[in-house]
Amino acid sequence: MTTTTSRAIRLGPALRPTEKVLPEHARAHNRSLVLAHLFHSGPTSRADIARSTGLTRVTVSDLVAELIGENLVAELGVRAGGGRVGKPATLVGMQTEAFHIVAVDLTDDAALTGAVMTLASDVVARRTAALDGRTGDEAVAVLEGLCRDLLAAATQPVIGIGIGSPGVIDADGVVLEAPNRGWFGVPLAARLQAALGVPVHVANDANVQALGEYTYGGAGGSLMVVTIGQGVGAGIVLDGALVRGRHDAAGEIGHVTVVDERDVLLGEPAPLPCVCGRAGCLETVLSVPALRRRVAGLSPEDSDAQLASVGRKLGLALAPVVSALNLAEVVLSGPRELVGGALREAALSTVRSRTMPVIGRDLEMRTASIGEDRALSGAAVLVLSGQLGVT
Amino acid sequence: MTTTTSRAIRLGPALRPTEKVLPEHARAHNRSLVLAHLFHSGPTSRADIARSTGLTRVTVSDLVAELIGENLVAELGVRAGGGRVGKPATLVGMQTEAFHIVAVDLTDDAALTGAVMTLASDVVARRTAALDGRTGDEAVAVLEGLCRDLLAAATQPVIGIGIGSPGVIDADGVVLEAPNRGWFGVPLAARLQAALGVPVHVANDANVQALGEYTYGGAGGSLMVVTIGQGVGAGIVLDGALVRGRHDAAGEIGHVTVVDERDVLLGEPAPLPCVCGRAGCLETVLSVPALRRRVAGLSPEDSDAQLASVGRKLGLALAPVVSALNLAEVVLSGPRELVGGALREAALSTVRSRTMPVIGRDLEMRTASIGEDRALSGAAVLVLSGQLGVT
DNA sequence: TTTGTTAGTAGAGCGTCCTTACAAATTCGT
DNA sequence: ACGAATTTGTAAGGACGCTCTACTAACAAA
Repeated sequence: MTTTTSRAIRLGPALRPTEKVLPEHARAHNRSLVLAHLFHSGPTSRADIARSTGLTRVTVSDLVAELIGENLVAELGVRAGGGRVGKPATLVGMQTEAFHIVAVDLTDDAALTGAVMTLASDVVARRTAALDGRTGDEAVAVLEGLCRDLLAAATQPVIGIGIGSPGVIDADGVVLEAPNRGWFGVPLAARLQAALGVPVHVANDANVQALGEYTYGGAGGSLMVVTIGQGVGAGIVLDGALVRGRHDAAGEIGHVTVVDERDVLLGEPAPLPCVCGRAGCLETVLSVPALRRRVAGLSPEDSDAQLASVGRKLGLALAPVVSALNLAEVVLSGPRELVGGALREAALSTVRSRTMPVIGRDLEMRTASIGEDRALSGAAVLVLSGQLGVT
Repeated sequence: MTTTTSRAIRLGPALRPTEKVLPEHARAHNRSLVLAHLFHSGPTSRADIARSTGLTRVTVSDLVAELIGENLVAELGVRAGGGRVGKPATLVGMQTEAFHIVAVDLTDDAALTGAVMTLASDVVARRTAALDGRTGDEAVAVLEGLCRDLLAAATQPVIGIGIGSPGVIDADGVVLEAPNRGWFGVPLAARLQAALGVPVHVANDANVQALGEYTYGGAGGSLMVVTIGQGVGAGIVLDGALVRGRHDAAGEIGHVTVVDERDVLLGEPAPLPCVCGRAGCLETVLSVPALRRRVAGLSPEDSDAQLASVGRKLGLALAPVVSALNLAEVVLSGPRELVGGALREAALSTVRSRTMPVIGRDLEMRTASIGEDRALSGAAVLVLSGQLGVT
């Protein structure tokens, strides 16, 4: 493995709003602006970048030269297709193949999955590691081993490692609590970074997915991802920024009560006990195990009716959130055969019927199947964002 | 290298995260940092500011000199109370009396209320203007007249006008829709600014109150204000930033359904028709008129029971929002005799019983009575934030 | 060939902050 | 009492970043 780069890449505007801003921060910001433009718009000319960012051509040339010097950007020859007056533009584009990112998804209780990806989130190699019930420091060791595997599998310099993990995780990558992994107050990012010598970024798995959807999903800057797996979680991006919440516990929507005694009085199923110690939580009806139990052995019609019933519960919980935040989009992330059909439709129509037309009308609700590379792409975005400032 | 996730740089007023950053923006940001420190911490020395902001003493001296030149800051003599080694510090403090802010609250359907305030939000003069049912351009004219009155009443230079208005309002102060005032797509801020020659900032009244609570309420950076008046609205501040939502309609929580047919089946009151055309909205039970009707002529005990019943409805709607955002604080803004007692307690206990302990335990729910100067203070914060970058 | 337009670069200039150095004023140690 | 240490605030010089102006290069249209 070569070193990541000769110079430490640290463009990410990792600045708290109450921190001072120096000229070099401004430059880093503008550099990220240029890179983000190339990332999203593909190869363009320096002049195009200047028009798009508002910077002068001179400054853009300077920034692009810097980026070329670090091999993040390359000249791609002269733009074809004449017909335009003036000197033809020299195209410059991001070198998405010149660096690699290591992305790891810890969502699954049984096995850690990871991949080596290009800067465009194309998978170059995959590795997995079985947890075999290990928790605490042993689980960290398994994770570190997987990361070493992946680093060894990378054929280009690795700019960083992105990890999506269940649990409550703060902005510095400290896992405050992840009961399923036995992690409480584990400075995961710092430990792995010290051990591996590569920048490491860790965030909640649902938050990571929300970042991925924000970057690759195409919708506006206000979205919520509901992850439906062993448990139920959520990640929220508002105005382009991840919501963290007071104690970094934003998105913990799995344990909102959606079934109570009133349901019993109306002849519906009673609230089920939840791992959190209470009963009737969203997770007791919406988690994948709960859904599978509910539809096991039923005919398609009955199954759909059951899924729709769960969808209505979800809609009940989502309606106030969608209203209060004026969300543009809710993404359901889970097995498509469970969440893609009647469940999604019932949830959407419930939200629409329980909110103002102006709120519900424009709301999109779509599915993103877990198990594909959405989670890994999100982890890659974590690195892109943290190391290069690209979102 | 630390591993924080990306966070948008906020360089003072009117800078979107995707815009270029020039050295002068950096300076404006640092200037605001100095001013904000003086605003929140009171008079201190230049060296203290340097330690607190991370800037050097040299730079702080320069910035302070600039602020003194604009009369926003003044030297206040040498710090008393010895006991500390070294040269005694010269205190500098914000000149809160040297400028005035005009704040206007349009929440009330009958009359506009406004005040001239110092930079510390102390009221210097008050004025009101009756609407007498006027809407549209005539209502704008009444508002403009009130602003002129207030400008004339100011005895110091006015740095700006802050207006909190019902309705959906975008970041540029365009009232997209305010049915009660008959405003649809009215560029209120721009029109008043052109007519009055003073910077004008307009925002939704609930959002304005949320800003005020964020600045003066003392709690953390994640709070929600629920305004309970003619209608029901909400404003949300997350990580120190106002949530706007996809179409600037964030906070429109008044028209979430909280009463439906199920309640009828359980022998509870049927959903009431709502002005929005649907039925059972939160506003149909929580608005001040609805509350007054509900408790009219009842004994204190019966009244409390009714208020608690409404509080539970509110709690039902708030629980998912509090969970999803990990809010630190919910502020109920309305007549204290209605929302301060049983209603608040029922809402809080409902939220607690329907969310994870870690979410509900630390949640604060308090009241802020409308009709006092909270709304006006919020409008003043709008100006402080917009003109001076102080929040 | 001339004119006009667009792309990209060079040099000078201005703004911003930092580092280093220094003067002033006070307390502490002996 | 008196120097040493400490703290505050300022001044000079330098590094960095962006812009403005001016220039060359390359093309289309007249």
